[in-house]
This record gives sequence, structure tokens and C-alpha cells, in this order.
Amino acid sequence: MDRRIKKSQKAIMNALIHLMAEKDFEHITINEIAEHADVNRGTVYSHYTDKYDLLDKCIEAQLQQLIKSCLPMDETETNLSMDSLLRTFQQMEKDIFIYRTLLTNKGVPSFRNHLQEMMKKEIREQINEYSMDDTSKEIIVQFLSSAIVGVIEWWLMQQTVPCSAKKLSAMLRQLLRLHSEGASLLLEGASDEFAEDKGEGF
Amino acid sequence: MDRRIKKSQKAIMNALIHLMAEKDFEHITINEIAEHADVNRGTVYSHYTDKYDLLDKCIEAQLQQLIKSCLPMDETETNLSMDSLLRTFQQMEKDIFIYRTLLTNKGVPSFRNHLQEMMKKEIREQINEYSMDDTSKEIIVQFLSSAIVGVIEWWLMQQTVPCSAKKLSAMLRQLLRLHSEGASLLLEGASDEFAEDKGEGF
DNA sequence: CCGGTTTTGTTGATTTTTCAACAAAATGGA
DNA sequence: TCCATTTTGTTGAAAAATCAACAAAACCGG
Repeated sequence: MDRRIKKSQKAIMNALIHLMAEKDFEHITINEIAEHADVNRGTVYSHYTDKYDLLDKCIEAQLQQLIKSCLPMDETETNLSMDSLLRTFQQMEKDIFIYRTLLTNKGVPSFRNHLQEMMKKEIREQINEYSMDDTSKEIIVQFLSSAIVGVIEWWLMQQTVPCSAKKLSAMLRQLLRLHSEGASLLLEGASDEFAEDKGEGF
Repeated sequence: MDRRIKKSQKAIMNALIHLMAEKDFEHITINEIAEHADVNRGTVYSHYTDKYDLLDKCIEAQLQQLIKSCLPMDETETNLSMDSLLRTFQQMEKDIFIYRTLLTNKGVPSFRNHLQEMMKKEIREQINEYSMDDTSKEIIVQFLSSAIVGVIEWWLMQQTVPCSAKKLSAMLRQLLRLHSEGASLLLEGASDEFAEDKGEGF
């Protein structure tokens, strides 16, 4: 990609994020974005259809970065491993301003959703090693992904980062292990009990 | 000026300064500057003849900023007044990295000289209110400008700024007043004494 | 000293960005 | 509701930047 394009897109996306830290997305104009980015208004339009397209692409770019940071670096590493988690949180900490803004801005409910979807996908891959029915799996996936996103939100939204990315990933790693194993045992027990009840009920 | 030109020149000048913080000017290549600035090498050449031209223009730009910051804001304000000095030091503090680099890099003896020339000019305008011969005036100008530049160098080159720009300008202002008045009295006394000696000598 | 490599300075074709201008749509206040 | 102002989306011409390529000069190690 031509470096001019890269520079323009980066400037425009950064401008959007900074403006979103100050006002609602709906109240931001293309003019403001262009001025803030120090590019011509036409340049914004040559890269993005409108501000909604810009926002979508901005979110997408951030998510791609996150996905990239949490990819296993070799085949010995699993998803949601300690190293993978650490890289993800370090990436977030590095661009903390961006993530805070995307998570708080009223006009952007979807970033949180995207983040959770990303976590769900990772958890599903981890949880496939447990034998249980699909509904049970989805309950666990929902439970854990909500918990992770909740913790991430808490972590990012403090005035100062409450603990290091390293500590956070270590704690989350432990919590994930504990809760996924615990949940799977619990659900197996409930399933057996349900089967017995059904047998006796009829 | 077209904003593209402004952006390119700024990026190129900043790249030079950053590279100069790491290595001698003589060992810096145009290639490195272009890469650091994230512009095409041809762009560097379209704005500057060679790296020496770039350096000259870079120094000139910084000096212009300094001059601008120390200009009187209205006719009630004099040169080297408290406010004028303060604005100058605040400007330096704001771009402290640049000034440190320009003052320390082996390849740039001239920045310090430019700075001193600038101070000399200011002091000359202040000192014209004292009646004394030209040589005496120049001695005082040299004395005070060297002292000011010496203090500025000391102030900028510490690991952390040793005192606020406000405190520095207040102290310098007092020192300037004390030393210019004291020096003018001293030189008047020496002039009289010299005349007497000459009379008696012969 | 020689030769391989790096750097410089330049050229030309192409692309992206700039800017001004215009019409249409949206906004907000009276 | 009306109207003045602002914002949007677009167009076309010009300028600046990009890139690859080339030749010459400079550098540096054997």
C-alpha cells in the first residue's frame, strides 16, 4: 500500500478517535475530522463513504490488531494461553486511549459486542475438548466471554491501569481454567439429574 | 503554503533532529532521514538541496520560533522583559528535545552561536540607554550574552529541568539588571581612572 | 590500490492529495 | 413553517509525493 494512503487513513482514524473522546459520534462532522486529521475533506471521502463507514473500518482495524496480537506464535501455543493473553492486554494498554474511547462512546455500542464475539470464538476453541451438549457449551462460552469482557472494561476504564497486563492475564488465565472446568462438571451433574428425573417422572 | 509541503517539511526536520540525537550529523544519510520521516527520498530533495541545507533551514526555523516568542506583545513591553523572557523559555521547554540536540550535536557548533547572536541583539537594544563608549558596550553585551547562553545551556542540559521557566526568567531578569547597571558603573570608573593614569603617565 | 557496496542526485510516469466551487440536503432558530 | 447557515457529497484542475530506475560519486574492507 502506498505510504500516502497509509498516512492519510491513519491520520483520519486517529482524528475520529480523538474527537470521539470529546463528543458523541453523532455530533461529529466530516469537516471536523478532516481538520483534526490535517487533510482535505475530499481526502476523507476518497477513503471512506461517510462517517459510519469510517467508524466501521476504524473498529475493524482495531479488532484486527487485537486478533493479530492474540494469535498463537507457534503450534505449541494455544488460544487464550498466558502468552497470548498477555500480548492482547499489552496491545490494549499501548492504545489504551483508543480502547477507552471506543468502549465509552455512546454512539458505539458495537465495539463491545465485537470484542465479546472475538472472545467467544477463542473460548469455543478451548472448550471443544470437554464433551458436553451444545447448549451447555454455549452457556459456558457466554458466561466466560461476558466475564472476560467485563474485566477488560473494568481494567481499561480506571483512571490509571489498576494492575499490569501481566498480572491481569495471569489472573484471567487462572479464572478461566477454574471456571471452565468447574462449569463443565456442574453441567454434567445437572444433565444426569435431569435424565433421572425424567425417568422417574414418567 | 500547501499543507502537504508543511507536513513534509515538518516530518523531515523532525526526523533530522531525532537522528541527530542518536548520531553525529556527518554520519546521517539522506536515506535515513527519508525513512525516519516516512517520505520518499525524492521528497527530501524537492525541499532541500542536501543535508547541510536541511540543517541550516532547521536551525533557522527554530530560531525564528524563538525570536517570535520573545517579541514584545505590545509597545509597553521591552526586550528581555520578564514576560518576553518567560515566553522564550517556555518555548524552549516545549521543544526541549530539539534544543538539547541542537546544542549537543558535535556537527552543529553554529546553533549556540546563533543563539548568542540573538541574545546580543536583544541586549544591545536594552543597553543603549546607558551612555558609554562602544567598546564598553560591546564588552557588556558579550559578557551578558555569554552568561545568558551559558545559563540556558545548563538549564536545558540537565536530566530534568532544574527549575521552572518562570523561575529561570525571573532570576535572569534580576541578574541582567544587576550586572548591566553594575558593569556600566564599573566601566565609567575605569574610564576615568584610565584618563587620570594617562595624564600622570606622561 | 581495487572492487563491491552504499549513497547521492536526478528523471519521468503515475498516483494521491489539495483546493475551490457547486448543488443538494440537513440543521436550527425565529 | 420558513429561511439562513452549515454540512454533505461531488467534480475537475493543479500540485506534491510516490516509486523505480539510472549514473556518478563516495565509502570501506581486503
